[in-house]
Amino acid sequence: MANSPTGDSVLARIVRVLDSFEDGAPLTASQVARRADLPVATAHRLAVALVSHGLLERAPDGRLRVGVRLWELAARAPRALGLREAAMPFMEDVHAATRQHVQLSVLEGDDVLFIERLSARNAVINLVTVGGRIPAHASSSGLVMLAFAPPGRQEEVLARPMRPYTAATIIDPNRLRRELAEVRRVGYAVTGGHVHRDATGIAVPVHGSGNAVVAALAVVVPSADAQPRQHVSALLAAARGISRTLGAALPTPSAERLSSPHAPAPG
Amino acid sequence: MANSPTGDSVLARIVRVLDSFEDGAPLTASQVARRADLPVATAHRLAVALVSHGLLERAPDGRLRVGVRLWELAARAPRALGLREAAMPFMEDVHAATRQHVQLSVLEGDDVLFIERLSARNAVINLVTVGGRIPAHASSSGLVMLAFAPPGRQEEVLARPMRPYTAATIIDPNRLRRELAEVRRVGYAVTGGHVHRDATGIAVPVHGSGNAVVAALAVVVPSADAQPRQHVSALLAAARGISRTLGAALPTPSAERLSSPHAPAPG
DNA sequence: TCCGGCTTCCCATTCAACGGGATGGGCACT
DNA sequence: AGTGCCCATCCCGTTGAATGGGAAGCCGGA
Repeated sequence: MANSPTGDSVLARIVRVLDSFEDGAPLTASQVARRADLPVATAHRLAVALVSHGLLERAPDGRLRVGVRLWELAARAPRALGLREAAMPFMEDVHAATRQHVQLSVLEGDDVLFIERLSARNAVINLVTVGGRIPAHASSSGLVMLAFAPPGRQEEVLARPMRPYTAATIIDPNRLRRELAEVRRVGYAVTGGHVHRDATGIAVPVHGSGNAVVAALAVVVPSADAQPRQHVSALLAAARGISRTLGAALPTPSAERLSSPHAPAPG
Repeated sequence: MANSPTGDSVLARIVRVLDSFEDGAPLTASQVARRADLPVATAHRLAVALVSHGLLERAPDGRLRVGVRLWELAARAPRALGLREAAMPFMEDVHAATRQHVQLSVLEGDDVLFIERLSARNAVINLVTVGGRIPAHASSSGLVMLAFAPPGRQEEVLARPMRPYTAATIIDPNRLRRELAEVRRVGYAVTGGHVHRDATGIAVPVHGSGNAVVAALAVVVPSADAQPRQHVSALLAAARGISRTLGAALPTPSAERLSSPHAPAPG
């Protein structure tokens, strides 16, 4: 054995190490070794290297945890903090108007990845955390993004087995296909109790500079709420604002003639 | 030459590559090569590897950008998103009460790293972005964290040359030392025009589970504001709430007896 | 005292990483 | 349509950075 008999690259191992901090709790080097399936010596050496670059940190008790430096590097992800930056003011508007959980998410793999959340102190149970995932088929945000995704992408998700969270979760490909068509028709998605029986999600699409749907904006209300659709207009207004900020050409009569500094390619 | 004649590790190069996305804008592989000071072939190979792990992504035009997967991994940083999660509700309180920029930051190296910001739409110019840095000596948040940092840490910062942003920026070690003593005495920091002449920062410390100061909470108001100190009480209340959430033993008569599920080590 | 689990260092082995160079594509001038 | 420039991408011989078993040392509990 030598330079990795298992055949994985340094990079793959680094990702595995970082990935072993699933819950954000500090770990010892040996714990990391076990979780990342690495020899102790290797895990230790990698950990020391990662600490020296700040991607990991030593907690006061000497254990390892994810470092802020990593977060700082990741803060430049256009689809994460960049998107968030554009969306925050509008999310605050929705939050003020509805006093419910407001969530911003993107599609990552087969899952919805939550980028930002404004939570209502005394609203429904909280289902997701920032940085957390939920399978796309189960959440309103996921349905919206799938509905407006390229057909190929949709079929990828439909082809895989879908995990039910509650009795209401859609797990049948054909039902989901019909649901997506309906979402495309009305322009938003409502999922009552698909993730948790007491929570209903309402989501609308957010468009990026190429006019493709790049994110979803959603509110989560108690399933007891008689009129979940009352929030749609606030969501649509906010999503429109975000899309405009992102440089989307909105479906307005007269086209805009912006002198965009980049993107020399034709529209 | 072979396995890196320059003698830098794969990890160091990966960090340099990620670091080259300073402004979040997409880059071509060649641009990355230049910024990270790597041969084109190497930069290209690394980029492909990083993309395969999702740490980088391809923008629609094929250029590279930081991927959400990296952000997801970094979201587990206790001092970043963990802290933010605890702080957000209280930050919203301060935001509602003051209608000014509210900022949460940690000390990282000699700089203040901003973890979260709630911005006031029509308030003062915005000085920092989430994920952005400002030297500790220049900002109110930095002064607070330095004031309550171990003396060794303080001297490290004091020993280095300090960049002035405005005429008001403190760059004299002795003046800064006196300022820090004052901050310790009153329990908060006010810096009028130290970063930008039109902005005044007011910051208070946030305590972590070991009771050490782990973060700063601040508001930024127009320098024209006659009573910047009026915000101190709201800040202190919020900081106290955050500290409690983080598990700090607050200076209250009776100690708390929580049955914490983790941390088997003695309190 | 012994035991289990931890961190940390050592060092011979070897394959993953390296990068110069070649190829080909796209775009903007001319 | 020719020229120049910059780009992405692949090839492939070379080699030293990365590797991991082993061992030593540290702590805390039984």
